[in-house]
Parts: sequence; C-alpha cells; structure tokens
Amino acid sequence: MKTNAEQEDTALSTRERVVRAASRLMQRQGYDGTGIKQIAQEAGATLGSVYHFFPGGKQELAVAAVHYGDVEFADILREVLYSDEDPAQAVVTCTQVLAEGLRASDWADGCPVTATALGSAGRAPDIQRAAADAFANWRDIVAQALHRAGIGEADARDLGWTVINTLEGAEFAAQAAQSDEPLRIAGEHLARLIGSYRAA
Amino acid sequence: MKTNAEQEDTALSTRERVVRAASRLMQRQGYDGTGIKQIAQEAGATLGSVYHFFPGGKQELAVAAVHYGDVEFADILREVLYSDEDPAQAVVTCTQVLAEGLRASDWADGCPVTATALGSAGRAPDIQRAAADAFANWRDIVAQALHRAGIGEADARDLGWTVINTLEGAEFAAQAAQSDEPLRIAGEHLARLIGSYRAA
DNA sequence: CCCCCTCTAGAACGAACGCTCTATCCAGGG
DNA sequence: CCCTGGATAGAGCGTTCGTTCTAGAGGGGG
Repeated sequence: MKTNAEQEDTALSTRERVVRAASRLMQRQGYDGTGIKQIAQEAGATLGSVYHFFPGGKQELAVAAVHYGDVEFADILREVLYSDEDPAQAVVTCTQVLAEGLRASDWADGCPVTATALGSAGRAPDIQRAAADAFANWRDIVAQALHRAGIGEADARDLGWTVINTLEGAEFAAQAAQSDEPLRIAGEHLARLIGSYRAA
Repeated sequence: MKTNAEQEDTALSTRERVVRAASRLMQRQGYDGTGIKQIAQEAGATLGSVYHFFPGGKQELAVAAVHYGDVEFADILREVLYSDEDPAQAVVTCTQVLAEGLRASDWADGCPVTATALGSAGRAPDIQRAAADAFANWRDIVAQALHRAGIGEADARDLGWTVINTLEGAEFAAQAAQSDEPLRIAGEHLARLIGSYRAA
C-alpha cells in the first residue's frame, strides 16, 4: 500500500513527501483520524525521519500540512482567476474546478485546510492560526482579482470573504451529498452577486 | 469535571444525556477526537449504559448526535425565519444568532454536523448520510421561507442551498479567525442576493 | 583513516482507544 | 416471595496512539 510513495520517491525530498502525505491524509481523515505512522508509511519514510524533520511532533507537522494546502490551492486560485478577465465567470470556473477534483476522488478530497483544522481548533492554536492564514490568503487573492476588474476596494474585500466562504460551504455540501449541484448553484449565485457590484 | 451533567441529571433520560454530550463534544473535537469514555463521563453515564443504548457503538452514537444537531438547528432556523416576514432580514438575523453562539462559546462551538461528519466521511457512510440529511432539511426550511415570501419555487430551492452553504462556510471562517466579521458580511451579501431575486 | 553530522531505521513505552464481558441494581408481574 | 428484564456499573481485552530512544548508514573535511 505505497502506491503513490513509489512515484514520489525519485524527485521529492523526504520532508516534502511527508508533508504531502500528511496534507492528503488529513484532508480525508481529519487531524485525529490520521496517525503519524500512517503518514510515514504513505510517504515512504520512517518514524525517525518524521520526528527528525518535525521535532514538534504531530502538531508541527499538521501546521506544515495546512500551509502546504494553503499554497497549493492559492496557486490554483490565482491561475483560474487570471485566466478570465471577467471575475464572475472566473468564479464559476473555480466551482467547476472544485467539483472536478471532488468527483475525481470519489468525493473524498474536500478542503485540506478545513478537515485538518476543524477538530483541533481548541487544542492546537497553531493549527487554527495556519487555517486562518490560509483563508486570509485566499480571500486576498480573490479581492485583488475583483478590484482589478473594477470593483471598489472595500466591496472587493468583503466579496473576497463571501466568495471563499461560499466555496468552502458548497464544497462540503457537495461532498456530503455526493453531488456537484451545490457547487454549480454556488457558482451561479456568486456570479450574480459579483455582477450586482460591478454594475454599480 | 461533570459540571453540566449535574444540571441535566434530573429531567433528561440517560439516552438523551448521552446524545447531547456526544453532539456537543464532537462539535468541538470532531469524531475521532472524542472518546466514548469522555462522552459517558460528560453525560454522567457509564460505558455500559452507552453500549446498552447504542449497540452499534461509536458510529451509531455519532449518527444520533448528528441527527440531534440537525433538529436542534432546524428549530432555531424555523424560529428565526418565521420571526420576520422579510426573508432577507431574517437571514441577517440568522447570521447574528450564529455569531452570538460562537462568541458565547469563545469560538469553540461551530456547526455540530460539519465537525462530526468531516473526518469520518469515507469510513462511515451512515454519518455522511445523516449529515447530508441535515443539510437537506435546513435547505428545505430556508427554501420554504423564501417561497412563502414570493420567490419562485425553483429559485427558492437554489437559494436554499447557497444560504445554508454560505452560513456554513462563514461560520467556520469566523471560528478560525475568531471574529464575527465573516458572518456579518455573509449576512449582507445573502440579503443582497435574496433581494435581487425578490425584485425580479 | 577517522570524525562528525545529517538523515534513516525501527524497537519499545506508557497512555488511551473502542469494545466486550460479567455482575449488580431495581421496579413490576406472577 | 421470587423472577424477569431493562438499565447501570466498571474491570479488562487487544489494539493503536504519539512519542522517545538507541543504533546505524552515508558522505565530506580534517
């Protein structure tokens, strides 16, 4: 059961493989549902290596995993938002990309940040902070794209919040219902909402 | 450490106390982060009682906990939506209620359904189905309120999805950022979106 | 050649996990 | 009175958890 580990063995460093495995596993199973030994095995590493790179233990590793998911999705977000000069249409494309990812994984791969952070919020402030940073990062990316398209700075900032939050909520609903309908509808509504600000 | 258990000892049945404790604890700590012994202790019950009422073990208890959170929030939702004949304003009130609950618990009590279902989606289809049922239930309540206010049936159904999903996403963002701003903004945007349908 | 340091390797520990099991309590019918 | 069955009580099962620890592999600089 190290199907993916083999492929990654060649190019990536051990540390990178561990972080990727942690991010992917916690995305599916949450923080408490994922064991360090499972992460090590999936990454093709040993326990010693994991604790060598992350002496802070599971929490430090989870922070790195959340940060990895942060930049991973930020890259996708930037790419999609830059691909269309109409931000409303770009957001619709975004929902399609999310739906595609969900469907491709049999509705298993939701938001990597949410699943990791949700259960551990009270106990591990570091993880919660990393999740908040991710959301702030994504929101800024959306807000900049909207502002670039002619929407006022304050409105763009507020819309950044709601776009990210609605995508988040719709992705989880799609995951639970095993249907891309929530994401499709969210795309329509967000496009309509953005459009109502661009007209003004 | 059985502060709440004492208060509930008098009126509620053991089964009810166990379900409430499970719902509240899993809401904070997730499915895997909550132990059955902890639930029993918090409920003022013993392990034997828990397995007497839930022979299906932790999974069956989690399903009951999710269902409990379902009807609990459905009651609040109905009450708030019926309190104002303007559904846009009612949704804003809804965000305020959620923000109040979050703030009162020091940003610990988010959505009871999400936290329980997120980590256990792949392993426990029963829990996932209970979560999907909860979302569908809430969506119907919102859709009915919108339809009653004069919005077309199809539009009301679609808006039901997005209202619930945006509330969900905004609540988690508020929890992560420890600020009610995401919920406040979500309320404004949802009201604007609903208004754009009512005018048409 | 040896030393040193980064990294790998995995056995071992105490604690906690979900769950099973037996024993006991107690109200209601015979 | 005993008997029965739902409910309570908690010790104990095997397993897995996060973590620690010691040992070794491998490669440059002295």
